[in-house]
Amino acid sequence: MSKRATRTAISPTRDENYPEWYQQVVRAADLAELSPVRGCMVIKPWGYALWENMQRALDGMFKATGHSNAYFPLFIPLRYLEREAEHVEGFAKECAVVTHHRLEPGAGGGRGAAGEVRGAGGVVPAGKLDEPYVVRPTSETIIGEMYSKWVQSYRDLPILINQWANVVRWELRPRLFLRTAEFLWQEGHTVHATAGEAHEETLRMLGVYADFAENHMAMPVVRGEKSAGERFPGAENTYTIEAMMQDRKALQAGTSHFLGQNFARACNITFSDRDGALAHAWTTSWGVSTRLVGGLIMTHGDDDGVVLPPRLAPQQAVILPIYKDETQRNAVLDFCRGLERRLRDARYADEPLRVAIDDRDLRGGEKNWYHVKRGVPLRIEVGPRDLAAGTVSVARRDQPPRQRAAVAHEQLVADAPALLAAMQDGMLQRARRFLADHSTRVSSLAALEEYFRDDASAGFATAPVSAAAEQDPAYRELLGRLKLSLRCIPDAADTGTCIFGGEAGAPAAVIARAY
RNA sequence: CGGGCUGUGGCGCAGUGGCUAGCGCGCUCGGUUCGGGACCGAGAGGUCGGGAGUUCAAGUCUCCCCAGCCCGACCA
Repeated sequence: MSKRATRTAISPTRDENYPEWYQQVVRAADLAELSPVRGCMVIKPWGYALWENMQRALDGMFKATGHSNAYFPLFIPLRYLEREAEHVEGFAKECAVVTHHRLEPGAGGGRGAAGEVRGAGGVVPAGKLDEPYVVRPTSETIIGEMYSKWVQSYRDLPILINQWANVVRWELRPRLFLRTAEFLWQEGHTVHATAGEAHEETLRMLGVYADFAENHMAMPVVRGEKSAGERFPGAENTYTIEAMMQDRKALQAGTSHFLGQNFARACNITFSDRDGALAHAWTTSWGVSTRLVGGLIMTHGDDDGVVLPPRLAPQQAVILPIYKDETQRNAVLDFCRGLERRLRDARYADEPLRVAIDDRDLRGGEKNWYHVKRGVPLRIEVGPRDLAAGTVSVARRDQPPRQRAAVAHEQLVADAPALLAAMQDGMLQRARRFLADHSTRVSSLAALEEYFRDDASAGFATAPVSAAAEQDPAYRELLGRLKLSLRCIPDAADTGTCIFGGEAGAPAAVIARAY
């Protein structure tokens, strides 16, 4: 394209066109692509490996907090969903519904009405179901149904179960990882004997999410409670972690819900307490999804592609052999294999280093950029000169792509874990600074409007907003016009005068544009 | 579900009704290069979204259909 010195691997750059940059990064890093099925994506090996690393870490944290995995059906009888009024209303507009269970030869004999070729035999749905099934948009009702059978005594409680699954929410505005009709997630569903215990669980899992986001993804988050208008359909309280992307928009990265007794009533989850009295149980649910992959990209990615935090990178280091002829190749590769072994014996974050040699028959430069775009933390070049000098040439993904340092190879092996740790920490610090630099407090409507007037600087604004404001037409008009939403209330005790209605004691809410 | 736009090799595009439909990237092969997103040469790959029509002649004009994209309401 243009001059070498200014050329970036991703075009356009973040500044030029952020949404397009995002799409190009996902493509360049080979994370995922859209499928022939509208609204659904194919997660490719590199993207899926990232998700697997997230899963592994989260799964360990769930187990460590006493949860077990189980699996519930993909199909939910329609009448289950109807049991909780707010719940069904909340999801009604985005449900895939299964109405038939068989295919039969169609009347057109292989051609549709418009003459289009149909599937192999020209088949049509048949065997209409008496009651349709909904493809789960979430599993509260089907899991609740089972819990109602499992729970009889206070001695059966708590139940602490998590499920790794796919869910479908019929979205027709796909954005890879951020919003697709089908996505992968985990959903925790717990049952407790008391409100206090359930509430404690809700906040505990919010804490797990925040911990994961910050310490594994290096993605700082704002924790808080959702306002009534943003609550999960059927929940008493919804808590969220909100992250700031590099376009300063908020991404809801995880939610944890205190469901009160709403679903226990809807699903008839009752138990005899210590006094022999029959009571409805208290439930929670909490989830994070493959959306986190999108959050990771938009938190750390740069104009050369993805930048992966070492703890989640499918490969933490890649060794790139450099040679001209067969003699050199043998010597260099031999050395690389030894280096690979020694690096794998090193440990970072309680795991062996994930190292690979890339010996594909590609041009060196092309190969190097391939790994830059995919975000591999360390690129280690090994050529004949290195062999002679006892060094390797090390490039860090958190530094400019052409910058590299000659390091004695024994020193690299010794320092690699610390190097990865420093990168992980540096990424978190940088992201924290970004969040802090683009957050502000405002105490008037005028100040709020002023803050969001310049799209290039606005981020998170915190302002007192009363519960009543969400019903206020002026509130709706302003937030609608500025495309803002209430992200969360970080601390209910932090209050002031509502910038909309002027009520005293209104909790401070984070207001931002959001994904 | 309302408004606007677009369908031409894998991707991105060009193509005043007229000869064998081109270009860039990518791909394959050969060579020259080699601490680097190389260069030269040769090659593979398209029933121009589908159907009907107008015409001596349609990628190009008309009609219908289909698909996708963008903008509005919802969303992990």
